[in-house]
Amino acid sequence: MTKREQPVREATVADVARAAGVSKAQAARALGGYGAVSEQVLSLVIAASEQLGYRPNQVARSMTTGRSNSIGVVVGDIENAHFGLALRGISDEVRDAGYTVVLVNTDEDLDAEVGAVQELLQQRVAGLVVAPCSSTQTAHLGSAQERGRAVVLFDRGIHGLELDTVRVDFADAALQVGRLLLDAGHRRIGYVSSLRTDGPYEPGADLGLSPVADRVRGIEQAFTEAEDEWDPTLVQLNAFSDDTLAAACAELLDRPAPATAVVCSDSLIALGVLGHIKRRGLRIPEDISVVAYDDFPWTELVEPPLTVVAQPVYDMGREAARALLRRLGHRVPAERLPLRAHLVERASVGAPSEEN
Amino acid sequence: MTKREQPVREATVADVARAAGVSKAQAARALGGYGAVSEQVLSLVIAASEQLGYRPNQVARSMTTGRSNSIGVVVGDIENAHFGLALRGISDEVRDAGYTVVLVNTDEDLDAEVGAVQELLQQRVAGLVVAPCSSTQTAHLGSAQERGRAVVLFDRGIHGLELDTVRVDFADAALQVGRLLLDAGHRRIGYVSSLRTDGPYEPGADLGLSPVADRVRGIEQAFTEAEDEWDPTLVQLNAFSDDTLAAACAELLDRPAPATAVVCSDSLIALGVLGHIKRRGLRIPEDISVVAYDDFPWTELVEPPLTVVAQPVYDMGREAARALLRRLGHRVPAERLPLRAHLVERASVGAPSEEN
DNA sequence: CCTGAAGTTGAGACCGGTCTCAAACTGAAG
DNA sequence: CTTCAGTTTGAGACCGGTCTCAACTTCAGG
Repeated sequence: MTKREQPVREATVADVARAAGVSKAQAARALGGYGAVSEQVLSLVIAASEQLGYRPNQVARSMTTGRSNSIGVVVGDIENAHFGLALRGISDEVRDAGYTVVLVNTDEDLDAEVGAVQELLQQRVAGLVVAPCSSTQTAHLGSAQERGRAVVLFDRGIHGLELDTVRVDFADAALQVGRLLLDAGHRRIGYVSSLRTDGPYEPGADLGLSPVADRVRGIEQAFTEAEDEWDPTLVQLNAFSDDTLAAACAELLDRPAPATAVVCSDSLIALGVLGHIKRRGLRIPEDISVVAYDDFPWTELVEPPLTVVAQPVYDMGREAARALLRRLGHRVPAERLPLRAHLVERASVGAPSEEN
Repeated sequence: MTKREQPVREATVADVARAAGVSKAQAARALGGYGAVSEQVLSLVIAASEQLGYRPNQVARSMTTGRSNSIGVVVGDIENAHFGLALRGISDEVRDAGYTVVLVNTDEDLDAEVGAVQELLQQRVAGLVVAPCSSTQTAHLGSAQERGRAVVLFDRGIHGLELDTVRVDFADAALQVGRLLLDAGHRRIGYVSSLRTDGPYEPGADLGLSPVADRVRGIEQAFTEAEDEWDPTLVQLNAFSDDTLAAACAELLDRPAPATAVVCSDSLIALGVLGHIKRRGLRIPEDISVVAYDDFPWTELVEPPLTVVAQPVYDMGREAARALLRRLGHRVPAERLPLRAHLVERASVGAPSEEN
């Protein structure tokens, strides 16, 4: 008795046909529910297929049709709850249409993203849902489209290519964040994001079509309303690791006139910034005010509860998936989920301290 | 000009062969790096393939080999950071070996899990990594193995089938949790888990091979050491939704002699329990002590910082993937990652209040 | 009984790799 | 100049569905 037993051979259309005593073509028609098949043949084939436990080989099917029943999802970091939740939305929506999800993580690395798209195309996925890591390097996405694959972007947009893009509208919420802090009396508002750029932030710089651009713009706009100006050195980008995040915090707090409020661009940044503030022994909001993007359950449980900008991440995933399904020719409920972010005021914003 | 332009036809081996002026078989050998190929043919084929931008069609490859270069991952809830992190581990490990991940979410529903495995087999995935939702209903996993697919379980085990299973060792940590609480003076220790069972918990009940079983056993053992007994009605299972979780909390706290400490079986439960405690206006640890499983960054930032059992979730994912790769005949670094949970004492455990 | 349209049926091509097999070629030994 | 092993090569089968096409059956209408 060998260790590796011969795996049971799967029943094929030909097997079913033989068992039913009809031709392969008829069996295929009966099983596939297309073409003309007599009652008699139909029942014979059904019986035989059940008898043999026939399951269509999806690979063979994809071979002829040229596309598989799976869609590729490319994200920067699945470990991030933001993408975890969006992925859940995509997955839920797409399952009903009979697709499975092939997931690739890119670590926000462009080369990895290009490779991932390449690989997924070779797998002949029906379509792609991508959160692109660059808004300018987009050749791989264009080529995917040229090769006849539907591509939908989410969370972030790109320049130069016309692609369906599903993003949350931050314009209102971001402006409100700016006003909230300005009204509370803050002028030195720090902004921390993991967005990768080549140099430090400059006013009016093109931050691509990332949500970060909208969020920064909102605060700038609030400053303009208040007829004031936002010190650009308070915008700290490239905080994508523990070290760089710590450096960004230091940059904001170890200066003659330190930031009196910090806006955290996502929940990972918030976690880091909160830890940093805690280690420094600063109190929120007495010593420093904090606003974070993304409203996860824990933000309400920290002390004090965080003022956050909530965004419909799950729905964004669903909408992205729907957009893709539409491109793939599926009829999808017309109802569109509203994707607007909104400010949730809790207790982490106060007036700047007197000494400032 | 039609809306839908003709997608560019992908170059095939036959195209490359024609361009290189050799037979399809030779071109395939040159591209696949097998069999005997002369220097001259090799360079001709390489040149032609680059010229045409040839990319092998993975579907066609899977067709002949009978397996795709993707592995199926079946989990209960990707939205849960626990699985998100494990998934990341699986994904990282498997990518190096050239596989992609097909992810299916089951919502901890057995029927969905059975369907998912079925679907993945039809897609001819090379292997499966599953966090099974039942430890007894395992026919689908057995059939996957019979059909020649490698199957590896993680997070939880099953009965009756010999399958590689990658789990974190909770024996020590669970016992320590029990001792910690007992030593602090607690006797009415609540336990809340989302594990689905048919009825309420009974001492010695078979909780399957889920981590929950180990965790409950550890506390029971600590009670035995202390020559005391654990009131089984304090073990609240089936808290898998907002409602059921709220009911479990009520069950523990709205009784003549309420629990003085609560152990939360995972981070989702912890989030719910913490919210519940907060809404009741109870103080931690003065009024009630809390211990949670899974050490995510936020657990240190809540007030007070949570005493938790940390577990190497990412490594568990990696190990599961490695076990699968080994089964698939890959040489994988022999070094095994230790998978032991350990208690991290912070500030959410104190003595039970006097009035109790 | 003949005709034609509609309904059924089976043979076999096809998708794009992989791989077997036999033929052709190479060069060294005899 | 043979002979033979070893290398290189091309033809074509194969995987398992899908689908075209031609042929056959059936039956109403003439």
